[in-house]
Amino acid sequence: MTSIDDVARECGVSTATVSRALRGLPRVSEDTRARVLEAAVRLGYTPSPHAVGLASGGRTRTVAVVVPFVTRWYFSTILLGAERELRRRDHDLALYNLGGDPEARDRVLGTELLTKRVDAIVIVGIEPTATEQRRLARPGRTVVTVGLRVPHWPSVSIDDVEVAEKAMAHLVALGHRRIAYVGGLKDEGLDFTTPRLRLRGYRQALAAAGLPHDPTLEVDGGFTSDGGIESGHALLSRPDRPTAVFAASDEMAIGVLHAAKERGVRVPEDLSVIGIDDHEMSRFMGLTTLRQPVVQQGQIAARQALHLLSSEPDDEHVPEHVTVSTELIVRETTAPPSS
Amino acid sequence: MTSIDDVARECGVSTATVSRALRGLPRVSEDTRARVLEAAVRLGYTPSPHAVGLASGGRTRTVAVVVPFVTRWYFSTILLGAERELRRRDHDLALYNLGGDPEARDRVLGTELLTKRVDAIVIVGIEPTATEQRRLARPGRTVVTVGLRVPHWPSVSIDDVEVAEKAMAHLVALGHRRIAYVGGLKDEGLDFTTPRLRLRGYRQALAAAGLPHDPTLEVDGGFTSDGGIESGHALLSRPDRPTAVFAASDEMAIGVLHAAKERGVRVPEDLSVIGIDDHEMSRFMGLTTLRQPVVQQGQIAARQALHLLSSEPDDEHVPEHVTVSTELIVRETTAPPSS
DNA sequence: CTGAAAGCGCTTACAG
DNA sequence: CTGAAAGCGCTTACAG
Repeated sequence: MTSIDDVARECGVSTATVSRALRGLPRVSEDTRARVLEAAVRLGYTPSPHAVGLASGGRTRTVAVVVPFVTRWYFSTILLGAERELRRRDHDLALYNLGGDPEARDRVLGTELLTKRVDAIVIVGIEPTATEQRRLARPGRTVVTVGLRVPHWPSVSIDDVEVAEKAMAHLVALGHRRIAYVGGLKDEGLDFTTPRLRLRGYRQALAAAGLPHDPTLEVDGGFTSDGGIESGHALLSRPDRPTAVFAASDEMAIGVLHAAKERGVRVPEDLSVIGIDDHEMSRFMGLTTLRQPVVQQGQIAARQALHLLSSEPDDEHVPEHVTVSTELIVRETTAPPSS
Repeated sequence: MTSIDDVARECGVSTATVSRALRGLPRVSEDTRARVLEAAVRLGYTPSPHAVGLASGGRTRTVAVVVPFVTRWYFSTILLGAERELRRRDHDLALYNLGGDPEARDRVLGTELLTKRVDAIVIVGIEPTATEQRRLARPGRTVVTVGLRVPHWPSVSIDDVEVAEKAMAHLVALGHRRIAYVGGLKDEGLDFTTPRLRLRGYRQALAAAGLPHDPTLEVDGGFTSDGGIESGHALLSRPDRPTAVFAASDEMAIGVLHAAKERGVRVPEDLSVIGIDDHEMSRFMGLTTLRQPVVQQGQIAARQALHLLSSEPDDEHVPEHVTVSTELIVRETTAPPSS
């Protein structure tokens, strides 16, 4: 590997001068700068990130993004937005996928590891425990969350209670009175606030509409399509089955649609289904849903992290909670109840 | 940040001893090691990766994974497999998403940048040009490809010609004689070998079955669902429309199904459709497809990269091309032609 | 505008 | 078993 010394020798100048010339710093003659640049390119020189990091105060120029499940549409799309923004500002994105594994979680969030290998951490869709928060929040540590809020950290998310209320409002306006909720109640070893908030929105909407609350109509779909199928079957096999299902994610809603098809329950004639996300597959299923801007949330989170990194450590940074808005997309899976 | 000096001072030993104790090296008394360990934990000490990297020969313990489109199922699933394996061996995964942007491609593959920031590079689904190959292949550089082969680098992939032949064989065995191909012919500014090979498999299968080759039956679906919809409409609006469509990916196949539905073309009665991948959504669509093991391919690629890194530079490493096998999954979108 | 020198936080022979 | 010292490849005051 060619080092800064090689370039310096080649040009007959000191390493200090090479360093300045290459970084576009002032106090280098144009002539010298040109020669250095030329030699650097010719020799194929790139600074060693380790040396740069060590010499200039430890910045790694990499931001960790921690997600629970990379392959799910929401998370990979957040990644897309964050990566693009980070790359633009010449930072690397280090991917940490927890995969529902408590051990992985512990290794990532429960140690100091993360805090030295990266400059900042973006946590997506996982609620750190109090202990984890304390560990991550060391002074100078930059943490941003996506999809949920933690008091002292900046965040970006939708309003989970409101989005659920909007979905319910659509169903209620259509005339439905017996509406089931498919969400995620168990936490798979991770902690999510999202399911809790959406469930709350569901219940509040029920109350607001003067509809009775039947706890047996709240089922766990684990935020997966498979979970949606199971939930769908459980709900549709009941004698007093609901006329509509509100699923807290499109993936679960798609599962419910599948279960309905398997049982010969017609949608939307016999059953209305609504989801949340506007997953890329939703329009193929004709699914009515609440769209949320996901790429944008990833981008905003990256920007927040980068902003904190560039600001002075003792700037009084009021944590900024950004709430992006959702939009009802009516397609073919919702209609007035037939009975 | 607490440094190795703090720990050394705390224990009244030298930094060399702390270094040895913490890394489990021999020639440290058990008593000393215990004291050092305790102090390190108590002080919350973690080695600075920059210092470690600089002092011990530049290893960054991070592997770059370069993908063209993070959000597509195939790529995010490769990521899942690779991340898990890398994490297990205490490496970071740095994500590089090209996003169909030629500029991004140039920045990533066309410079030395990548080669110093990471120890190894895993390139997924993109064929580097000759120039890029030369630049990436500097001595000591470890590059592994997924989904395609490059002569001097290890790789893991399915047999793209064979998988296409298998899909076609299924259709031919069902009695279809007029079969269209929906693939990706234009390259979106990136280079993919996959579409080319699958197209070749399609043509070879046609020849093997003694079927005529009609070039107008080969259309470009761009490997997206939207492309699949367009292709579907184009194909189904013809007076001499095909009785079956072989799509080179499930995402495109799903698009074709959607187009058929929009036009009132019944599947499989009026049209058979087969894809490749076994995308997580495919079973909800009842799509017949050729399943490929994707998580496993990501894992193998990571393992190959790590293996090369740990072996001696002048080991004569014959590049190992791993081919994983595919499996026909028959569901409800394929049947004998009705006419 | 340019260079000599110290320092970033570790690891690694080399002595002892 | 342990320590003093050099060195990894840069950046950064400080002189000049």
